Amino acid sequence: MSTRAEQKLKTRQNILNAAVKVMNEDRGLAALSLREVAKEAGIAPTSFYRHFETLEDMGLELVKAASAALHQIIKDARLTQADSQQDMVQKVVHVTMDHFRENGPLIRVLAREAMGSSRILRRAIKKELQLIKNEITDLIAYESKKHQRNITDPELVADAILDVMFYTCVSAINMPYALQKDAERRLVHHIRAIYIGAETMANTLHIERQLMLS
Amino acid sequence: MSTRAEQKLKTRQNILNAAVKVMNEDRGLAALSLREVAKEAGIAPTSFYRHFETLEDMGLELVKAASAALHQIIKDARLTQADSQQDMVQKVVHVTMDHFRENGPLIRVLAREAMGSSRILRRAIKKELQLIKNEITDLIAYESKKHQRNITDPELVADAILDVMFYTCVSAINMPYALQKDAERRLVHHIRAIYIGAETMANTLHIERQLMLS
DNA sequence: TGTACATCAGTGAACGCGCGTTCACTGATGTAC
DNA sequence: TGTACATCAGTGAACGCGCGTTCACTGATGTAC
Repeated sequence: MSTRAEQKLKTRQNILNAAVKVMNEDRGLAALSLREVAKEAGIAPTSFYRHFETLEDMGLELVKAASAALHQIIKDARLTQADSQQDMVQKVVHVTMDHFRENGPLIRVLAREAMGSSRILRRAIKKELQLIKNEITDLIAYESKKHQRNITDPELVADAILDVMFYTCVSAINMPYALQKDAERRLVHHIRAIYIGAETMANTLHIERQLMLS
Repeated sequence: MSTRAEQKLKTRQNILNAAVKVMNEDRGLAALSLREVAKEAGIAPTSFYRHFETLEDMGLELVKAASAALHQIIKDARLTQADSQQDMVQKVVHVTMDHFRENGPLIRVLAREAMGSSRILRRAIKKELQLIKNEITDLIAYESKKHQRNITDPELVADAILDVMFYTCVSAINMPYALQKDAERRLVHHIRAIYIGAETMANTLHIERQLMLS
């Protein structure tokens, strides 16, 4: 790759990093200014246009990057091995929170803009989260089958788990370590509750059907 | 009350309404301008200062109002009567979503600013949500006792339910009716799963303890 | 009730400031021969 | 390798605009007597 193109990519990354940095001082994309991002990235305001058309355009790139980080979490979660299902939940939560800690700033951008000002960004994020949800659904269905356990509706369970996990992790990022551990503990409880609840409901339904048949 | 004071209150309310209106065109408080709110409220920009010191100050008032709306939901939920516990969950969810539909714009402001730009607002919201959580905890503990059922930890359950309910309702507000009904159905499932899960865990714990004692 | 004065919600002009965007430009890098 | 030209990432001046905030003001409402 030529030096010029390399340099351009580098500058582009500087801009993205600068944006994430500024946004993690608790600012939404809508509260950013192009000049501010450019200054943080160490370029002239006008140079921004060599890389992105608008701040929103740049925002879409951030969403892409955050989404990639989330997919990586699922990938790691798939590789997690545990003796029991209880351990499984605990380990997956731990792995997930590690990732959140590592890519926290980026993922927080995703969470913030999921309720943010730009319709385009919100749609893009919704679409990415749907893909994540599908992956979780698959994972749950696979695990259920492996342990030969019933579950009412993997998609609904995935939905609930994603909601709880996402918002717990995001709000936990800024906490001191002790509180993070506490959040983790609560999250394990929530997920286990959702999981066991869905199983219990499936079994009840199963029994009810049997009773109706007999 | 004198006419002048009445008029002032009315103008004040106009400002708050204007702010909520503008913010529900998908704008965070940080993305508002004082002049814009004043224009929407039908007053001169300078008149804003007769009522609030800053936009943030005004934001705190909006949080207060939204919080009051949430407390009203709990109040109504307490009054809900049902034949079975399953009906109970369903009815409470329905009542809650009705309220969210009614006070949607105000509550969305709360949800948005919970992850918004102002540290002061975020703290205020966190504090209000904590109060709500306590009320839900009480409600769950009361209902459990009434039906003579065990539950592991009402506070954790309240936490999970509040998270799931809050974010589902907020994201459901803008949906068409059919999708709202779907969201409602999923929410019922989630809450029931959490609830039953917590009960199952409590019972398992109970049985385990008995086994250890014998 | 009438009069004289106080209060104060709302106003409009004016300010300096940071904003997004345009434009013609520079000069290092890349390419053709 | 050397030369002549093309590309294009980054620049700095300039623009018009909406912003928050100040200030002295207006005139309707309220109050004291």
